[in-house]
Amino acid sequence: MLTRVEEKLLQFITRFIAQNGHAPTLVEMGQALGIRSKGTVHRYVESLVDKGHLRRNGRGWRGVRLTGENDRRLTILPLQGRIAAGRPIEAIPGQREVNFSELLLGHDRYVLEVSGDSMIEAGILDGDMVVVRQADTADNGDIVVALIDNEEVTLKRLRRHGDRIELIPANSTLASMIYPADRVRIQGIVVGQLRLY
Amino acid sequence: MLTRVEEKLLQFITRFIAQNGHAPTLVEMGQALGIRSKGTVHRYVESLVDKGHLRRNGRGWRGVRLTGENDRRLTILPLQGRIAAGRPIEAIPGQREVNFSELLLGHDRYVLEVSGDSMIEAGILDGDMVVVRQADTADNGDIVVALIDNEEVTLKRLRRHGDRIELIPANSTLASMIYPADRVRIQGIVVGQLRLY
DNA sequence: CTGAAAAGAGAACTTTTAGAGAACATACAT
DNA sequence: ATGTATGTTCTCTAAAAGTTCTCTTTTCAG
Repeated sequence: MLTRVEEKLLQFITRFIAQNGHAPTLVEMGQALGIRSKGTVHRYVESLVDKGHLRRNGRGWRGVRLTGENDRRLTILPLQGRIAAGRPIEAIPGQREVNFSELLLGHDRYVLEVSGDSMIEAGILDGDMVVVRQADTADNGDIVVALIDNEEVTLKRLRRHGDRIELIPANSTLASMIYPADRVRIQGIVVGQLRLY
Repeated sequence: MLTRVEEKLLQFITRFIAQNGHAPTLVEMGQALGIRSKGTVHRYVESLVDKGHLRRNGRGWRGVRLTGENDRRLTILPLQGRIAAGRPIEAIPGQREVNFSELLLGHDRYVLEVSGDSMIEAGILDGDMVVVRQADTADNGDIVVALIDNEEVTLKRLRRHGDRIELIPANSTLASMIYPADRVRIQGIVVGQLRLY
């Protein structure tokens, strides 16, 4: 169980190592946390080592490593930075976090595995999973799970034209389908997409 | 059997942990319930522990956890079925589940936001997030975070040619880059990709 | 109505977390 | 080898959080 400052420090060290290939010094950690005392920072590092989140790498400078047995926060991942071709990882100010539980784990969410290439140009590939929020209405532009004629279910982008509904694939080799509104029932809105390698 | 206030408190704690990743303090609980006395709140927490709905996690601050069933639900999403254009949702036999904590939330995982289109044909778009597992080696075909000349960081697919390393973008308008192995350091392997709408 | 259970206030106390900084030890560059 | 940056070990202080009490009020079944 980490305290707030320990958590912040561990995140900082993780990001620092990802960016620079080696650990920060105590003073650098202190600057990142707004602590002026090396001794205090040292106590936090010791605590993280004790708790198994860090490992000593000899006793030289910058001598800590990230290590194995770790029970990181259950549902929150640190958003460490932005990566672009040809640039160093850009730290994101304000320590943003990705909270899976809030975004994906509501009671009305479920996951579907996508089969087929009809949404490939929206970056949804065959085999990906989409997180769907149960809903019976949607806005223009939403990617929806739609039931057509109580028979077929499909994943498409939605556009309304008066009393007609256009279901637009994201694949230039496929054509849109247009139906009267009463033949289409919205079953859910895609709120996330997930792929595992 | 829980009293009314105990019920409200348990709901609050569950929601709080889902949102914040850690338990609230007594004062925070009190604010949520409209109770000004820490002592009173403490009595309810004790009662919930006694009745088995909460568990103590050491004796530090924010040191309570949910017990078994409540806890596990937070990181597991039901995988409902497979969706394909023109077919009903196909139920998947055996009620598969997607366990986020296992796949994405290891200690050595972190998230980067992707900027740029260099991996667009692999379904990784500008603004997506990738989950990276810290690693210093990778296999052919892995998508890696690579540090070049200790300066540039880039996200590319890896291929080794003897002592040379080819970094292949997934964008037909961009060319591969080939470097001697000693100029490239692998920083991590992409193990997942995530997009939020 | 009456008594027990539930609910709340708050005082007094202990423990944990947090930060500062001094003093000293060790590692690194030159 | 030597100076400086860095790491280690302390002590002191304080704020925040948890714990243990006692007291009062409210609710509700019998």
